[in-house]
Amino acid sequence: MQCPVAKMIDSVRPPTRKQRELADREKLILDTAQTMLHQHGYNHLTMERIAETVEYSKGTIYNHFASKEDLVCSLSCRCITNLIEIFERAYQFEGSTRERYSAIGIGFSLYHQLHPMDAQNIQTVKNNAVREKVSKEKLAKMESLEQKITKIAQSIVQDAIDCGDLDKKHQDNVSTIVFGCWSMHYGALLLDQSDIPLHEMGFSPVVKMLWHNANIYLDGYNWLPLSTTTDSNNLFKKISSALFDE
Amino acid sequence: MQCPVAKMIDSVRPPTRKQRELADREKLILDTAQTMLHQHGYNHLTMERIAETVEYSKGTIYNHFASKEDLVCSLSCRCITNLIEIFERAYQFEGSTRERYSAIGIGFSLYHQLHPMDAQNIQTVKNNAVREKVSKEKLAKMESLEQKITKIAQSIVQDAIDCGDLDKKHQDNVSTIVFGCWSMHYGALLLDQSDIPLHEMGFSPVVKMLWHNANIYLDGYNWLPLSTTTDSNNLFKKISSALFDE
DNA sequence: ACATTTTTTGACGCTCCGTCATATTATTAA
DNA sequence: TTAATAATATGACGGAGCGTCAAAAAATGT
Repeated sequence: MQCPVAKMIDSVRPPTRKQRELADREKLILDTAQTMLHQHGYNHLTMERIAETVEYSKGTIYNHFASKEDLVCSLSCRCITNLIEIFERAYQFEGSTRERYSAIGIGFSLYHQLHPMDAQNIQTVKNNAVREKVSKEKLAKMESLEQKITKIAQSIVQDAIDCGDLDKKHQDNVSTIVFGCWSMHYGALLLDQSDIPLHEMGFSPVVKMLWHNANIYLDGYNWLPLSTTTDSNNLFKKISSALFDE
Repeated sequence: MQCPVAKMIDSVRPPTRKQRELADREKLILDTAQTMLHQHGYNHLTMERIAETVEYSKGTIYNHFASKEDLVCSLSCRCITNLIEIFERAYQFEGSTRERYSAIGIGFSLYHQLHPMDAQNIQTVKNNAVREKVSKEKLAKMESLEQKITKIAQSIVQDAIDCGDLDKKHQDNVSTIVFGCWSMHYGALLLDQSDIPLHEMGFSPVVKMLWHNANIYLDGYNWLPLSTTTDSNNLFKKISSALFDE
């Protein structure tokens, strides 16, 4: 259930040569697994094939990861880490609190648009049958990343209340507001990437609907400035290029 | 990929004795699988164990279902059928369009609260790695159920526009509104049932947050009567007992 | 009663996971 | 430098479970 290498890597401060080697190999394994996952899908990803490709034995892979699911969960953690970076950029977006909060939604939405495989990954790990086989330690790690990402969103909402963009009466609803956007975006993402033929069912592109709905939702909270007094299309472009300029 | 029994059952009008027997057995298998799933989880559910429990051989099970995933997808279809029933009751709720639409959200939310295992099931089947192994026919069936359930929601939104509860300018957004609620509820449900310790992260109970957020969202669309002019707590109780009175 | 078709069965082949005794490499001690 | 010891890597192996298919059993027709 626990793997030997894990505690070697993230131990004390100055990483020894050994530690660097291990960390490098772990990265190699993850990169390889990710590529294989993208190319051939989850069902075709096997520990044997990973081992063969990285040219280490299966046992060595198992020194790094407690199970196949544990490995996939690590990939998921890397995705969340990427998202955190984007969220931090959104946090620092120069603009109103509402714009900064919108930036988070846009960042989330576009990230998954750009990396649909990562979205699948995250969804896979959300499944309890998969989670059961992930090591306690890795689950804890993922949880702490999720906490971190949640905090970023929450602090923008708090900023909005503090500066008056959002009415003080919502002080008790900070986490509810975060949850609302989170669930809306998360649900949309999952519906989008699970083969349901949304378009044939008469739905618009998901990114577009999400942007519209998120605006309506925040308008419902009367978070100023309202989308009705804003050039939303333009704002979307501005934010997305600020977040993904490279 | 296709299973022999499928086309025997849902063929022409008067079901022969044979057909009834097959249908009964299929129900037995599904009921058994569902119970086993509830009791011991997805990982412990095997075709062998199902076969043993229903006292038929594995081959016979495979005459009904193309794969384990196909069987689980059938379970998921039953859940959606249950949901459709609830949605239909919501559709017929005596009240304003907004109340009827709210009833759909509450129905969804409470159904999953009452049957958390069904929620897991549905999520399992949403996963692409699982979907890959479901027969084309069953996927089509599920899709048509999803279409049907979507239609119910859409027609209430349309009613609202027709009677003026919702501004005509949203005529083009009917499916976006449905998608908004759908994604919000679906996302909340998944976040809730995937072991994320929401409560420890400072979140309220999911049903409560959903009800609040759905109201805010619909207020954002200015769907009358607004939640600010309504006794929401009372409405919630009224709707939930109308939907789940038995 | 026998022939033919349909259905059921479970042994079998196969894939893949995770383990662990053994082999290999690295480190330390003398 | 070499021997002893510790750390690490290996891949053969056991086991679980999926899906198949030839043969057996049951149902149906003649």
